[in-house]
Amino acid sequence: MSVQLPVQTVSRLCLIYRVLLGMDRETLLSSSKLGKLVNIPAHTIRKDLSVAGKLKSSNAGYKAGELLDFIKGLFNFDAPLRVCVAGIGLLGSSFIKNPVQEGGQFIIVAGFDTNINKIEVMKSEVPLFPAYEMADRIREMKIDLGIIAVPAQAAEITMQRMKEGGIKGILNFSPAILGDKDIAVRNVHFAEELRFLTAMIPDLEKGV
Amino acid sequence: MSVQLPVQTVSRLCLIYRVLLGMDRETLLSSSKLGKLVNIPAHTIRKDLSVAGKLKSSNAGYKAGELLDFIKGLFNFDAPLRVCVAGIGLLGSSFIKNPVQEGGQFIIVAGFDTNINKIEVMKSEVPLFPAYEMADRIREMKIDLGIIAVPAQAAEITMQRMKEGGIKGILNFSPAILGDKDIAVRNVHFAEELRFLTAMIPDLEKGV
DNA sequence: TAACACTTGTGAAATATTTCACAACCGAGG
DNA sequence: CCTCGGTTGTGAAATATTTCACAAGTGTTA
Repeated sequence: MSVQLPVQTVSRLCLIYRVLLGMDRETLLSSSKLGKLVNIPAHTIRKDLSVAGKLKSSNAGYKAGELLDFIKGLFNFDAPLRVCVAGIGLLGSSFIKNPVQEGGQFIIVAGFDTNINKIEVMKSEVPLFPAYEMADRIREMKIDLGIIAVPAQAAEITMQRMKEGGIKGILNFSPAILGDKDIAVRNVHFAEELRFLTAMIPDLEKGV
Repeated sequence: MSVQLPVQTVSRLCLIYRVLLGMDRETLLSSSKLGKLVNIPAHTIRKDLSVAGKLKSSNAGYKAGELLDFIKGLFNFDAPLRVCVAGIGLLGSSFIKNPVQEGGQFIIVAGFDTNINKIEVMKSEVPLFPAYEMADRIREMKIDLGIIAVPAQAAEITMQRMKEGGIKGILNFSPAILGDKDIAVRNVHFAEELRFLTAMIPDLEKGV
């Protein structure tokens, strides 16, 4: 909290958190057992926990529940966050229809789309609104995070509307590359993940 | 090629490649203009190109087309790769219905699902097969890469089938964490991206 | 109690990566 | 031809991150 952890450490702790969520709280895990589950060397895990200001533990490893609570407390993962989705296409609606579980940490509370027809036709637990209402709705619903799943050319304006509503973080799935000095933005691009993957395979003998 | 580039450098070059794809080949880009487009400091870009064994250039920056070709050659991005998708749910079918463009680098050539009904009912340009045929089809269709979009409990077996078919790399969207010493695997998990995002926002005042 | 087998936690060493600073280059405009 | 403004390329310095090695703790068994 006080010290800013290395980015990579944060990322690994999130990964560990994820596997702990799906595990009995009583399970006893040594750093090496845990390491095998997440593909991280045991000493790296120990170091991460060490710099994060680990909890007292002892021989015989960490108890899953305690470790979970430790990471939860470290990053304030207890408080649920309100999330909205902009763009109700195939991807956007998959977030709305299969809401992420993850211990109730994220609650999808609204969807937005420019296409009014789509909003009216689609059945959904989550309320849907036209895009131009975005800033106001975000403000009045106290939404914390936004998922952008709109086409590239609409990405920038969508981000602006979200900022205007006072959102704290954005996960951007559009092909546009977004960034901002005031709020946290993370770009995710499927084709690029594929491309990165292939770039990392040294001897990929390409077909046809 | 001969020297293994730093992972981060590879990742940044892929990002740059992406913006170059959507740009006129004649555009002239200085390292700082480029930097603004991708949110990377100019000196980092220059360093990346330098260690990658840059092309001759001069003052007045890089020409988009040349830079594109350079990166393309560096990672062999010319040759198209054959990709399959396992799991035809909302996410899986979004890959099949909205095939990624990306200069024709990736071609989705097959889909798999355990649910035979779904395979028969769904209309799609891309041929669909039952999951148990996966290894054989991958082999006979010379498929290079696999996208896993199945539920967690089916992820491991899916990876095994893909390996058996001789696949070179896997992009895993299931909640399971996969890894393998023989082939490249990349795990992508939406909720975790959200979580990482929030963990990186230092003063996130959480609502309700 | 003593010895063993297992573990964690962490300073210090080793690497990896980013940042800096600056020489060298180029074109334009006197 | 010289200077100015803008640019790249890169060794070296500064940081960041990972790996190592090992002291120290604990439970078990004899």
